[in-house]
Amino acid sequence: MTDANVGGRVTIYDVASKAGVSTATASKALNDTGRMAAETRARIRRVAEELGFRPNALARSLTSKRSFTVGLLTDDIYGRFTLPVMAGVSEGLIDQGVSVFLCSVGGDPALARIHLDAMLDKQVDGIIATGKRVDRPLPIDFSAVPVPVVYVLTEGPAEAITLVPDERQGAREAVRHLIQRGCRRIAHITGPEHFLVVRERALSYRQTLEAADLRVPAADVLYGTWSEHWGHEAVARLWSFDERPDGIFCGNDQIARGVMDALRERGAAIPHDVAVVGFDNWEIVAEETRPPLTTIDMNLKELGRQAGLTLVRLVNGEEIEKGLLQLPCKLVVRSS
Amino acid sequence: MTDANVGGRVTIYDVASKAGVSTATASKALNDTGRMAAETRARIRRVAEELGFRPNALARSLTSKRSFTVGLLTDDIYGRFTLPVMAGVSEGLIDQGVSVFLCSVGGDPALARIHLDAMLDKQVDGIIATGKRVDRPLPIDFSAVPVPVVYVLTEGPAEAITLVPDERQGAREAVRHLIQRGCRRIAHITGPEHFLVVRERALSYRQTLEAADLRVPAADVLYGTWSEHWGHEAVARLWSFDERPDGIFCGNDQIARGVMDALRERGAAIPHDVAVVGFDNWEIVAEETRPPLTTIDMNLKELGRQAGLTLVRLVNGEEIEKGLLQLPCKLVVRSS
DNA sequence: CTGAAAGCGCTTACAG
DNA sequence: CTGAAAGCGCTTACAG
Repeated sequence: MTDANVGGRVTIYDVASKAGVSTATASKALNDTGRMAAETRARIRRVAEELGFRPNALARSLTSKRSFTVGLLTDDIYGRFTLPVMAGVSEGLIDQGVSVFLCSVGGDPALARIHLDAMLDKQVDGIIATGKRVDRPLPIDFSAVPVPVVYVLTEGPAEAITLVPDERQGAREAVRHLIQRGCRRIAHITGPEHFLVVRERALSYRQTLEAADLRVPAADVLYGTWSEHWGHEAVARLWSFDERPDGIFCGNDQIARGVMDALRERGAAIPHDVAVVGFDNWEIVAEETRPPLTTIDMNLKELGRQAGLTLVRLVNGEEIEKGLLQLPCKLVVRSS
Repeated sequence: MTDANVGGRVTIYDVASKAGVSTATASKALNDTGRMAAETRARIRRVAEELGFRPNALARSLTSKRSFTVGLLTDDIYGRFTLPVMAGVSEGLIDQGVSVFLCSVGGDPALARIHLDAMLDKQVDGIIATGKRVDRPLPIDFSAVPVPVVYVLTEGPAEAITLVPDERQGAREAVRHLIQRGCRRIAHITGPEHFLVVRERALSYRQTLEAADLRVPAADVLYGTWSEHWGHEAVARLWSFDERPDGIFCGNDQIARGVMDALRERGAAIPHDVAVVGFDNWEIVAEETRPPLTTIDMNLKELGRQAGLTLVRLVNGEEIEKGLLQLPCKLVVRSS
């Protein structure tokens, strides 16, 4: 038996010829479309299997107008936030045979344009725009893009579909956890106030305390930087007051680490004297603190998965409500 | 003036028709192939520009047998090592119009197979396999893959092209830096001995000391885990000996952070009493230590860029020497 | 139930 | 110098 084509991969023509049918029939058999004798269909499939036939997705896309490909643009390839998002997108879409183009464009509009055009030339079915801050847009405008766009963890236009973690709910879970542990004087040490998430979390912190009839402590919210150093320093500041907190809700896990270091240096037992809750569940930090850190997980992978699934629904022409979609965060209880 | 096709994107047919030539001529004009009157070429290009013509890459690939697409498989989407690699690949290839499919497969061979097949169906021109450990292969065998494969930061078969950082050179730079600073009793606190990089760095550490006629200290190499905690503990162990080191080369930046915390607690001034060098240049750690950490950067982005360029050369049929390619690391001097 | 024909949007020999 | 034709590998009406 000789192959019909020389050195090439096996095509639907090879399958059809070996099965003694036309390529049209072979196509229908393999795609389970049209009507034909069950026996014919089975035979064609058997032959395809034997030959190891894999359809050329490019050729298929040319007629079907679907490439089963989406583009993922990010301005933050190094950051740890968008990575789980990407993994979630990829994981959520592979079941549907969709592959993901990745590109990181930093803050460069020209580079973003080039990458976006390259993807559109390759006929992506849709675009996912993702970043590291929910209150900053990517350096490029997607409004003229001829395919659906979904925004994740970045600022999208008002009429777009944007997926973000539910920051308020996350902060509420954190503070409630501290209250349930018996804390009555709960402080909040967090990042720079110009971050939207910082303001959201701080607002929710206050509301949760008030809802529990707990007085907001004198020091209230301490804004600073996203660093261990700031956590350290903020504790020094808090400890200069008479009334010291018995619980600290931190704006991220790095701050929490600095806070815990400082508490240990002051001889405060964690969580006995002061309980600490972080934010991010950045495992490499949260599992390394002494004791391991209780914190809030933003479910970023799930966020990515939902974004991918939503995008595919848009591609399929489904009507989906526009606007901001906030997905719940999850408290991860460790020992702090 | 009316568009020839309804609601669709503009095709080469539209360009040809508006320019009053055949699609063959239009194609040649736009691709700068064939011979034709300069005026004709210019006119066709002008029309294409006016119409905003962007060639459909799928259609082009179908004839040209080049998709200008490569697949990137990783087992480590969360890790910070493969991410710069990916960014480098993407950055290195965009100039040639090549887009990158990303997929993370964890350790799952079945998932890897599915992703790989999906990419091959989409006619990727080549594959980059990347991971988090140079001494562990991905959970899938690429030997039957019909396109070139390049391995980066993962174990590939002997006859393959594999790119990794030059661990020995990196370690040498670190130790030499300490020697130049005047350190004479240099210890090495590092990760688990079953990591190849740990053994490579330790070997290079010893060779460099010997080459400088410096005695390897009693404690020699301390193997442990990749954690701050271990750095902390290792210092305690070293400080139990009579002769204490005046320089410490750490196997990674996290260990270095633990070491520095421990030194500070013991009242040792950094770098005056004890100088510290890390490994990885994980900026989020290295810039946060007190003082900021001098460390070794593995140039991972450049590694990725080289991998991408190498892959494209293979795709173009160039002959490239097989085997392990080690790219140099770089000392980043901060204040420790 | 099955096949011939046309077409997706390009490119590439081959004629003229 | 330019164009008609064939082809890349599929799918999709349309006939029969």
